[in-house]
Amino acid sequence: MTRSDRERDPDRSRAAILDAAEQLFAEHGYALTSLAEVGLRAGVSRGTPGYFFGSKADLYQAVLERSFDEVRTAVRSGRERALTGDHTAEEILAGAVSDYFDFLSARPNFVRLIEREALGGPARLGREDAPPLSAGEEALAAIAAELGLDPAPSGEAAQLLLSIVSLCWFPVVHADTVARAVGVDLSTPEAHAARKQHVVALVTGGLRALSSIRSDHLLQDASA
Amino acid sequence: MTRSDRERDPDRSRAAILDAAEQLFAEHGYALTSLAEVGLRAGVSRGTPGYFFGSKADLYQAVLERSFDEVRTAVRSGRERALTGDHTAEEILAGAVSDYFDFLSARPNFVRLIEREALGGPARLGREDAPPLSAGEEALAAIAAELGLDPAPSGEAAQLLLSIVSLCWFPVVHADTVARAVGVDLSTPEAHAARKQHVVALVTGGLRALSSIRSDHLLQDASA
DNA sequence: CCATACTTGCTATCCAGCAAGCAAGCGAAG
DNA sequence: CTTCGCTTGCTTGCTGGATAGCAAGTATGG
Repeated sequence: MTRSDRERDPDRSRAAILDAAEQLFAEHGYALTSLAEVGLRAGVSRGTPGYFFGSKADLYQAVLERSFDEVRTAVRSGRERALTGDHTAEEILAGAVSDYFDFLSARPNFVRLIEREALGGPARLGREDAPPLSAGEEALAAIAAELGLDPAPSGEAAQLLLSIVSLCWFPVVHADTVARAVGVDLSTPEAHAARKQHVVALVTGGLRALSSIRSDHLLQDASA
Repeated sequence: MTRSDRERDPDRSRAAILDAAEQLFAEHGYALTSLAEVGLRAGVSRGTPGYFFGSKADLYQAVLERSFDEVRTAVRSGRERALTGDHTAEEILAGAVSDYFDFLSARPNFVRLIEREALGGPARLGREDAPPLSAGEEALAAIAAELGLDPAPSGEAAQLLLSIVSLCWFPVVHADTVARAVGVDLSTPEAHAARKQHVVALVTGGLRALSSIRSDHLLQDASA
């Protein structure tokens, strides 16, 4: 072993505290997580989280920022990967939806943190949501360009993107509540895959429907 | 006035406490809501919530149960209304989705309570979710019968129903976080209506896609 | 006058933040 | 090379504020 666990190592401690805090904030929420618990899980003492991060609120902020950074870089690399090779627009959409579904499923901590934030976190986040917001804008521009949809805010592309996010997001949070209540099992990998397949089918089908609706409108406009 | 506000009236007090608690639990969550706050908002003293409901946990439970009851009766009456008159399956589906979208939008407290519950409420709800679960089963049976889909758990009807719930649910929670991040405005009634229209179009379009996929499978099966 | 509807005082618990202390590396003076 | 002293990592004791729940008190109406 390169270093004993007993040695002093601030980087290691910071990372361990961030990991512990992310897990506990995601699991129990801000109010129900004590700094003592964070220290315990991180293998440091009661006071160390406060020592490194100043206050509980600052620690929470640091957790959020680290999550956002991870997500942003992941979204970037995923997008690059999606555009390699030549595929039809529908294939690209299907692949992106599938990837995003897996992406969120693999990051329940992130999803839960944002969820709690949406419900009104510690203090209402009035600050700029720059990191995730920019990721959203990137995704919006990409989907609009790729599918030939209106890229305006609240336009077709934004609506479709929000639908995709809704469909991929919801099962992560509600596997044991709503999904169970409406009779969808999500506990096994197979069930998970089946859900993903349904979502992809719904979105690609919906894209066709949007196109045809737009065609209808064009026809109506032409005939008027 | 039939009764002075100063008179003793346990029913009135109980209802006021439930209203106040529902609002505060939905807004700030269980942990950040104190019984003193509930009493203050309900116009009673600090100790009255405890007097009527025993403990904070019991009060929370009572709030949830009242919400579930309301929702269940609302779902029943909405379903009856949907089946009056003769419409195509697609029209019925579109109407139901539209109604459900409005239904959830009009009940943010309910949505937020369930959301917090899904994130792991006060104590993990290991108890039976009988009320909402039965409402989900009713909806599942109805949608399967009406659209001629497979009513089995995790079958087509269940998947579609979960998608509908996802799409209608998400904007209520994430109007200021994710929706804003992907460029969808939901702040005005018009924007809200536009979102609803998109959801309805997506679901009805998705239904057609599901049908055609099933046809494909049938054709494949037949040709095999 | 008594049961019931409330209120108020009290206490035990929890926890965030601070402040003081201990210990481990580390560079420089001797 | 070694020891002295400073910086930094980390721990522990303490305090003040919040709050749930209980117990004792007060008031109101039948």
